Amino acid sequence: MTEPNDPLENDQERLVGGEMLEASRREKLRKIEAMGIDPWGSRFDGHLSIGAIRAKQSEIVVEPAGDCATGTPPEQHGPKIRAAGRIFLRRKKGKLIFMDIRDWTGQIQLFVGKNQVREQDWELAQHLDLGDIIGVDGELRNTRTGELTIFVEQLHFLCKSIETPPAKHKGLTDPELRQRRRYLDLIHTDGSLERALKRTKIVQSIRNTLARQDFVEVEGPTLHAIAGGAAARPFITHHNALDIDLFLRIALELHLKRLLVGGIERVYELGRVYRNEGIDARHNPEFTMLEIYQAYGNYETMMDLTERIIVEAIEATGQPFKLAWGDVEIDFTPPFQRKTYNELFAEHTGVAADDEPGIRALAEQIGFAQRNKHIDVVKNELFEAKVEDALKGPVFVYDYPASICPLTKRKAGDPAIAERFELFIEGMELANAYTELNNPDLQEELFSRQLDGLPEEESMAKMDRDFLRALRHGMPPAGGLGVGIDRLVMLLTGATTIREVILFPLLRPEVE
RNA sequence: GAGGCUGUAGCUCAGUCGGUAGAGCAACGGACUUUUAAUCCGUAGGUCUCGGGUUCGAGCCCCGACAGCCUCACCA
Repeated sequence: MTEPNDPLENDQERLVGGEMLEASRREKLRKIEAMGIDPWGSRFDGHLSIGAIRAKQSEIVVEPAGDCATGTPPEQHGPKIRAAGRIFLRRKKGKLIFMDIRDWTGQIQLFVGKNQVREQDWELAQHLDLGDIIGVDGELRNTRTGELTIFVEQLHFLCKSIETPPAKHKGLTDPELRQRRRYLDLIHTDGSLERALKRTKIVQSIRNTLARQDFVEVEGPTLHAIAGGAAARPFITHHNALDIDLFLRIALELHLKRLLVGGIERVYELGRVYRNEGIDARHNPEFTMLEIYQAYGNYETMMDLTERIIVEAIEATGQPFKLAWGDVEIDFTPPFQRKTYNELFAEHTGVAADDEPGIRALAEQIGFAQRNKHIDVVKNELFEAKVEDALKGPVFVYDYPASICPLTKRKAGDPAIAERFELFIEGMELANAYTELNNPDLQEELFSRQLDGLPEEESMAKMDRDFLRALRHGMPPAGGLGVGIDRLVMLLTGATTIREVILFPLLRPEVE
């Protein structure tokens, strides 16, 4: 004889671990079906978000009477409401069941009493598991202990969960599992869902900021015949019908500039780029880049815009300007500091920016191989080693040595200086901007120079002849800006790794 | 690419000197009509990541592989 209540005994073969947990849930699914209820639910209209329901607490009316003698609590009348959510906690207490359900606005307690609901609902309640999604109709009141609670009058089954959820309070802690099973992470890790939603708010705010300044959003191609616009190794793919190899884009730049030529005077794209490089706390092979071009602007125009984008994003997410990040505090109160490259170089190395012997001596002392390197290259290596990490910021570093910025317009009256800035925060490069080079002959010369002697995949910029043709038709003088959106979101959400702000970061495939 | 750390039940974690596998949550059975990490009694659940080796004996020691994390390197 089999024990009908024990799913274990129904199968000949022995169930192990998770199989047993799943069998128990499938058994309940079967029982729900047997009650004539669809275990996968259907349209459910008219419910309020749990956040909105919690806001109705003030509508609960408490009768003044009560009975002090018998300890009977004062009678309450609350609004009748309908809610829906996933069962997150469940406490059975005899003929009572307390449950906490969650939606994306919050969590609230349910009270289900055997004598307070229909017989069928009580039976249904016996077949509920953690993780199931239900809807309820009921009255919003407080329990004796003051917990805001929906006293359920009618239950609606909306979706069965076949898998066991993680431990109810610790949730998922293994970073690998949190990334692979982001859906569980969003449900069970405090702050995970909030961070994901905050990211969309930040992105929305950026679009609003740009729209207010008459910028137009476009969508450039992600499949490129020539992967240009940045120095990075591309992913290679193949188009079958055309029988050509294509590259996933590594930057947005060259097509946006073509649009500048085409007369879209304020243009931007906020989209994914792909770089076939290493993975670490600040790099994911696909990441989100914002590139903005403004005709008749220059790098100073872009500096103001950068600051505005960030400040408005902070305001849009309802945050103060002083934000915790890891164990430091970053002060985004505008205006951000603005310092020249040379100024910072001298400040952090103790060597004047034009003191060539001093710079070479310092490089020697640190042990940098100099060989025949140009003084600006040596200087920049020192800058990256000594200055960048020390830049807590936010600080705009501007006026770079021209020789290390070949694709940037020179400063009027000082050809040794390139009109470029980078925004640094906590040693991290957050934005990079130029007064764009629009001289087609110079651009072609620089392309060629960079290609010489470099393996193609390492070349800084690939010769894009159509882009040069576009420049020859005339690109208005312009400011151009690139912002790493993932890094910005990291800073504005307190995340110290890029994988916390990318919902599905690249991982090696799960082994079966 | 180099080094370090980690991998034990569905989840979170213990596991001593090398002696044959433990807890909490989740699950199953039972008690309980205002609980809230509910509580109490009972039951079941294991390819100790994988493959070798040493040993009478390996979760533990050695070698290798796989995966993740950290540091460094690389990185418009």
